Amino acid sequence: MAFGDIDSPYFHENGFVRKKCRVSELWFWTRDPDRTTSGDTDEDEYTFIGAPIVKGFDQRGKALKDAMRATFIRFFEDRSHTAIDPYPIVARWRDDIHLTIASIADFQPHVTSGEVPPPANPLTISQPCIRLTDVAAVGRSGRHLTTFEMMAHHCFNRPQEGDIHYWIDETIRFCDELFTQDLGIDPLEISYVENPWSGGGNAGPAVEVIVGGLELATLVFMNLHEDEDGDVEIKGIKYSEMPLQIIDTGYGLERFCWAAAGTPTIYEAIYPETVSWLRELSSFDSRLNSVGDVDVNVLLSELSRLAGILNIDVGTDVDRLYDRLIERLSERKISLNVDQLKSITEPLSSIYAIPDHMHALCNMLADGLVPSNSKAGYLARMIARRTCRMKDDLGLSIGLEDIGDHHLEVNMTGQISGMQRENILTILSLEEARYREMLRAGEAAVRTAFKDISNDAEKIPSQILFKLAEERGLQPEMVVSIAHQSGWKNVSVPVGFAAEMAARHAEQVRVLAKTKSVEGSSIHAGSSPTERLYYGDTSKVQFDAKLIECIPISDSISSGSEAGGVATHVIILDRTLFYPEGGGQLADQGLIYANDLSVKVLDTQLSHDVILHLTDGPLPVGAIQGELDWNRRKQLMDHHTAVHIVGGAAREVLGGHVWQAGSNKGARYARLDITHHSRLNRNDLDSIEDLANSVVASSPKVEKLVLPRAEADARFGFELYQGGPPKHSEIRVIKIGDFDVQACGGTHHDDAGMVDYIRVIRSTLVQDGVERLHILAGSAAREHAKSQEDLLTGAADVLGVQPEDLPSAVSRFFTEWKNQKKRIESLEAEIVRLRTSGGGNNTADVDGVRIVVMEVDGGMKQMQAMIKELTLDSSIPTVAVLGSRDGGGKLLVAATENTIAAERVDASSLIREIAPHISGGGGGRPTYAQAGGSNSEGIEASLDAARQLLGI
RNA sequence: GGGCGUGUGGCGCAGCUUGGAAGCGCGCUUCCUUGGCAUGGAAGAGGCCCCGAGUUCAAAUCUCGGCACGUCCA
Repeated sequence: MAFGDIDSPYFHENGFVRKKCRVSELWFWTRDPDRTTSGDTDEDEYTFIGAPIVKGFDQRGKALKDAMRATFIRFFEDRSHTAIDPYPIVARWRDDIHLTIASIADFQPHVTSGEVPPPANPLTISQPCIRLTDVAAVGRSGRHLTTFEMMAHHCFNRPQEGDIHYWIDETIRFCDELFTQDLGIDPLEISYVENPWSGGGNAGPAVEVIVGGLELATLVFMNLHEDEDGDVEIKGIKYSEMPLQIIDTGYGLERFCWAAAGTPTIYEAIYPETVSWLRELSSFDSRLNSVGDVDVNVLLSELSRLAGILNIDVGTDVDRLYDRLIERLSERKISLNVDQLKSITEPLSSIYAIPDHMHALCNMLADGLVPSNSKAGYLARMIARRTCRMKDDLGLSIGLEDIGDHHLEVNMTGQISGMQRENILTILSLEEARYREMLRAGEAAVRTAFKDISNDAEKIPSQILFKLAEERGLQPEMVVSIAHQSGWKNVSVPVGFAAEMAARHAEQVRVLAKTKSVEGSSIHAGSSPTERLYYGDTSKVQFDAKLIECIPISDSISSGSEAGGVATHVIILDRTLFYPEGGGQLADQGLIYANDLSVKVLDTQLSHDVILHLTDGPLPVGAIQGELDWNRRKQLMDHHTAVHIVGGAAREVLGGHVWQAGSNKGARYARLDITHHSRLNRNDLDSIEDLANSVVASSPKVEKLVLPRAEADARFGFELYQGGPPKHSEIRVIKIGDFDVQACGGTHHDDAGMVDYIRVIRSTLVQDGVERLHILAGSAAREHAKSQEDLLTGAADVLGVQPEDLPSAVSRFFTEWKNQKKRIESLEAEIVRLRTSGGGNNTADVDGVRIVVMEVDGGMKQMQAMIKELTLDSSIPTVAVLGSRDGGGKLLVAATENTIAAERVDASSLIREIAPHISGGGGGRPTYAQAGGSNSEGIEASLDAARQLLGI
């Protein structure tokens, strides 16, 4: 039997035949001897539209999903599977994906690698998932969703240990029984398509279960992993059997609902209330009637049947697709032209996609995701903006918040708390406001970008479209619609632009991948793991240990940000009290003694369970004594414990959407990044700070537990993983009274009261949706208070006021300074007026042109104000030459524009003639030129030269 | 984490390519027109051109660093 072939006794017992699909050439098992296609090809249309193939479900929408889910879970519970609760939709236990994309993702990487036992075995689950890869097809294809529930049963077998629950035959048996007995599916309609799966270093046989043209389930049997010495070869890569073999199934809840409802599209089956609500709000049905004599439901069904088997993808040639649809429709006696068809499908696809997008968005927000311009938050923002845009296209006057409100009411009843609801609606209205602002700013950007384009132009240069899309987030269609409203009536997107944009983007990704730097290699000691003493008695300062190895440092080791100097040696001990940099906590420093020798520990780092002490000198192998820099360690613990307390306080003050997005605990200060949708003001910070300090004052015990991962999850939930996903099967949990629980590997006080005092200095926005709290605790907080005091008294002394009067004094001084500056400018202009009005030796008249040559005081700014007075009045044609001794000498020449004065002289060449006298150079326009030099004594000579050249 | 972009009177923006007089629209003040208002007309006030270095005779403009904001990608 070749790899991927499936032969189950069950098939033979039940009269299946194995056939080869004439279209896809894949092997499949069926009870129908006449079948020639596998069921999942371009030629297999959906057979269940209008004729439900899953029997016994009269509900629609949420009720249908609930009933279907319950049926599935009960089926497997009855067959000795344990039902487990779904995981969050934001995959916080993983750092390789943002969102949960499949039920198996719940168990990666630690369960699937074999490190951690599964929560139950075998188990069944219905896991909400979000996949944004096909987001463009949602609403158009009739079947694509961004958010769906993957119902599944999973089984983890260890054949080498004789621990096997079941494998392929049993899995197929379950599936077929579920389909034919509990769901009432016609046995002749089911086909099992052999389609082996490989990827990510694993492979195994798999079957797709197709019913009525729709893929309802995928059953994957993962039993191989990549192995150079393996005995199985697939596509040129060698594999061998894994110790842990996993059954990974996926049953699409929404697809079952669709097959049970037989509605034109999947959206009517699962979001019927929202679809009809939006149809009404957008007057869709009256729009339909204007198209002509078309039966709505027949048209929708036909569209769905056709769209379902056409691949609508990003970059698909939409026009060709429409032509093909029209052709197929006319075969079925529905005749429409492209515009008529578009006028139906465009709004309809929005009506379908909105509830799907809103479901994804509400799920993300309910799970505490805050929209942002990067990371997972960006995905939420993208969905929110798509929804806003579709809402606008439909011409709906309601807000995103209203759609969200409706959605929570109809599709998520009883799933969220009142506070969550409030938070979600707040975020939705904030996101819509932000979207409006982007559009408003976009309008100005479009007008500016188009200013050199004539109003009757038809093509928009690609460069402009790229620029607007990349800098302003304006999609080409949006640019066109803004341009149409702003006076460029005929412009359109150039043909093939989408492809050009995709190519450009692919190129950027390629360049990016190329320039990614290679990780620097760390010292790889062959030593055994260092025993860690720092998790024991936290008041300990000294310890005895054995020095195992001392290595001189030749190449660079990246040192921590607070490392106390340049290290020359790495010392490895059998046990240590020195905490290595990790989990945002910086490294311990101190001394190591051996007899009368001692070296400074400048930094401590962890490398594969071995702790490296970076020192400023060597020590011999043998017994040593270590001593921590206790002030530093105490401060690090103050900060670390404080960060946990502030995190808990922020969650309590701001809401459950607050998650730690990163942290840093040094000796001088600590930072805590938290997710939040709005900027924090001083009042917010004060509330957090006050709560944190009241926790410190109550002096709760800090419990340090070490638990198996599954137990930790079960006891404390995913809120444990504020600091990111831990990488071990055993988890260290820090519990501060009943106030805060977190998985954490850092050093903490035994009593939170030891922190003494916490100060939240300020917050900065580190990325949209993430606020960075700057925190000081213990003596660092007191030092800070002192230095702030010094700053204030220092500044107050300068102005001669009390510190509390500083703000008003400063603003008074600033206002006065501005007023004085203005007054000086006008006085200087007045002086120039006075000196030039009465004739005198500064001015002369040469053939109707006033010539002014004079030395003045002040810098170039002031001189410009003066020369303005002289040359801006076109009723007195004037040529003016001003010189100042300021800053090495400055010269300014101007002639009144558009008068005979301007014709008489070229300011630029004149200034070049006279500038050498001050050892300088300059230039400018024919009517206005400036120069500067380095010899202010030459001003007199420069001005004399000017007089000579001007003939006075 | 990375790319690109932006920061200019109260608000919205141009100017930056190619360094050489700080601009526009709305708003504001005063005056004129009117019985009053809307409107129309005239005059005027209001700028640390985000901050800090550098290049230059000269920086809103060029370079580097910081801060703030936007957008896209992972």
